[in-house]
Parts: sequence; structure tokens; C-alpha cells
Amino acid sequence: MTSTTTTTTAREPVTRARAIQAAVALADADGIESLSMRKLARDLGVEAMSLYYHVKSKDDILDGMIESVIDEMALPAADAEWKSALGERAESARRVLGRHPWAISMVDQRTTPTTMRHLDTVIGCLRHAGFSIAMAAHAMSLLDSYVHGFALQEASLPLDESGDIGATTEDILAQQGMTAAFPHLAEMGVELILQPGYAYGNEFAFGLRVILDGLEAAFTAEARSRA
Amino acid sequence: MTSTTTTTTAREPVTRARAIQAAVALADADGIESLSMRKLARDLGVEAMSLYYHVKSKDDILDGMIESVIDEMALPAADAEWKSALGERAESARRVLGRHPWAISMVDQRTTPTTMRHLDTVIGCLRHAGFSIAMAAHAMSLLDSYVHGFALQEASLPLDESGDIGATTEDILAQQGMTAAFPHLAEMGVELILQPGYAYGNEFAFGLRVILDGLEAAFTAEARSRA
DNA sequence: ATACATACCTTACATCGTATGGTACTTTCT
DNA sequence: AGAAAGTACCATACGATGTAAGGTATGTAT
Repeated sequence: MTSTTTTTTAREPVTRARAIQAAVALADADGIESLSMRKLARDLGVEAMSLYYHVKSKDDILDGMIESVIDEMALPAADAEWKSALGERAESARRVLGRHPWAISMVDQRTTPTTMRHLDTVIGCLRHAGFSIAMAAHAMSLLDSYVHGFALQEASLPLDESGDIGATTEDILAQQGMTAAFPHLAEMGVELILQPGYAYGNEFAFGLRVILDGLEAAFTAEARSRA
Repeated sequence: MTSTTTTTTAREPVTRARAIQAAVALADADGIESLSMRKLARDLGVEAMSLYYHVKSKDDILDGMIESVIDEMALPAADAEWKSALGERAESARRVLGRHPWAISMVDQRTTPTTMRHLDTVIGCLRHAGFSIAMAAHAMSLLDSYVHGFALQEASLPLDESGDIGATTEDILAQQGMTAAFPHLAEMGVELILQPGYAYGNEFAFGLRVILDGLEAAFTAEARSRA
């Protein structure tokens, strides 16, 4: 049944790619803090030390995990219209980071060819649209800060197991002296967050709009002053 | 010399506050990943398990550390002019998170009375200025996302020990095939980042301006439509 | 004098990343 | 054919980690 004479379905051989893929799955399911070489090895049907044949270190795995996350993000075409291109990239990045919250505080830290390729393409799109180098840097800094920061906030919402924020919000509001001590927070909880249909994720669109419009204004002002 | 009969300068007794303060200092100096109960105890002149008399767990220490970081941030007066108040709070938060980079990905996760007090005050300032609840939520989400995201990016810059980004940028640019593979990134490195006087921190002001102006426009539009 | 609270310590356990040094099996070379 | 080298795995061990369990000294209160 398992492995006879010829190569049958014994166990997929471990590879760097398979290890990284399994590590991403483990981190998605149980959180990054519970990703250990031993657990990862077990998932791959192997002992911990065997991983080191395919991978330099745990850090190496983390690098690979970030690369795979970056690769999930939509990259705009170099000649795309800049505003919609940046908007779609931002939405895509937010969705991807929502799927892999453990990656949020790591994407900026780990510089790999994949992340550089990504950055280079976005800068290229802006330059192609006529942005100066300085304005392109402004735009990237602003937009990426917003996207990563929003993902960070969204990932730390006290959601219950069904992904709803209502129940935990009610719990917090029900605490003794809560509404007296924090009246504005309580008001926002009752009048906004607990309203049917409210989802924090919807806040993303507002900020994205503000930022893109602001960038457009700054860009056209720059173009006009150059003429 | 050390401790004779009467109480002399033997050792300050450990308290929760002193433990937290020492933990912050340790994390600032060596990074959060090297903060352990044993090292912290050593810094306090005590054994690891003695800390548990003053503190519930390591997690309890982390909560206290975040509270102390939040307390470093400037809180606007409730009746302050909203735009400058939000701007000053943002600048202050960024400075504080710059001093304690380990706190960036933790501030949103740990909800303590201190953080709620902080949030409540800022919401109060906006409501006092005439913001609707929904617009106040928009403003907070946008601004805090930006500040935290920017801090995250700033904290992960490859600075050398003197805090300069130039040397490491040069190293990266000097890598084989770098300028060919990533022309726009290389251009930005040479034409912007390596220029004398450039500091990534200065990018913060641009984004903050865009966001505050955008919020003002949205706020006045909301007020007008209500009239 | 007895009791209790306070502040510390010792030991021990499970878990972590990984250094070191194996063991099999397969491919390549002569 | 036999020898050598390469490939993929495993067992053991070390020094770290957080903390449970159960001491041991000093108080201070009765």
C-alpha cells in the first residue's frame, strides 16, 4: 500500500518550495508564533533536521514565505493608468495581507529580489505616467504606509470565530463603567460598529480615495509648475 | 559594602513598574526578540522566577510596555482645533514609535484602558469639532493606519549603525546586475536617496499633509451637505 | 510566640533552532 | 564490475525559552 518496489505514492519528496508552501499554510492556520521546524517537518512527514537539507535556516523559510505572499499581489502593467493601477495594487495587497496577517510586519523587513521587482514595477508605472522621482517616492511611501498600517489594524480587530466584530464589541461595552469612562468610544460602538452591515474593512475605501485624490492633486500641481 | 545590618544600598526592590521600565529599556537596546524573563531578571538583579511575584506573565509585561509607550504620546486637548491636534498627535506617535520600534506591531493588538483612554480623547476632539461619528471613524482609521504603517516602514530601513541609509543603499546598488534588473529602483537610489540631505523620515510630512487636507475636504463637504 | 504575608530562589519540564555526525539509497565514473 | 560521490533523510545533543511547583528567608500583626 505504501511503498513497494517501484516508486509509488510513498510521500512527496520535500523541496524548498513545498516546505515554504507548508509553512505558509501552517502560519495561516495557527499563527506565525506556532510555526516551528518540528511542526513543519511533521506536516511534511519528515523529521525536523531533514528540512535543513532543503533550506538554510528557519529565517530562510521566512524569506521564502514573504516572497510567496508578495507574488500573490497584483502587479500593475508598466503602462497602466497610474491612479487605477495604484488603487488596484493597494486593494490587492490589502486582501493578500488579510489572508496572511503574519506577513504584515515582515514584508517591509525582508528585502528579496521579489520585493524589489515589485517595487521597481510600481515606480516604473509612476515614472511612465510623468511622476518625478521625488513625487514617486512620496506616493509609494504614503500608499504603502497606509496599506500596511490598515492591514495591521484590521488584523488586530477582536473578531470572534465567525469573523464578526459585534459580539466582542458588545462584551467590551458591557464592562463595568465602560460608557462612563469612555463615552465617545462607547458611542461609536453603539451608533456605528454595532449597526447592522458595518464592517471595519469598508473603512479602507475612504482612506484610499483620500490618498489617491491627494496624490493626483500633488502630481498635477507638480506638472503645472514644471510647464 | 553591600548590605550591612540596616537597610543600605543593597538593591532597589522589584516592582511591576520597575520591571516594565527595565523591559522597555532592554527591548529598545537589543530588540524585542531578545527580551526574556531571565535577561530581564538579571538586569533587575534577581532570578527569573522572582518576577512572577510582581507580574502575572510575560504577556502581562508586554501589556505594561505598550501602556508605557502609549503614555509617551501627546494627547490633544478635547477642545483643541482638530487639524493641528491630529497633526501633532501623528507626529508625536511617529516619534515615539521610532524610539520603540518593537511596539509598532503590538499597539493595535493590545487593548488596555490606556489605549482606550487615548482613543476616546481623540474621538472626543473630532466630535467636538463637528465630525459625525462615521467621519470620525474614517479619520481615525486613515490617520492611524498611515502613522503605524509609516513607522513600520521607517523601522525596517537598512540603516547602518550611524543611522545613515547611504552606505547600505550603495551596497545594494553595487550588487551585480542590480541597475539592469531594477532600473527605476536604481535611479531612485542614485538620484534621490543618495543625495546629500535626503532622509526617509522627511517623507512623513508629505503624507500627513495629504491626509489632513483630504480629511478637511471631506469634513467640510459633510458639514455643507448637512446644512 | 505564633501566624501570615512578602519577596525572593531552586529545580524541573516541554519546546525551540540548529550543530554534529550518522545511515541508507542512487547516480556517476573508471 | 566496483568505487566514489551525491542525495535525502534521521538521532542525539546543547543551550535557550516561559513558567508550574514547591521551597526559604525576612518581615509585621496578633
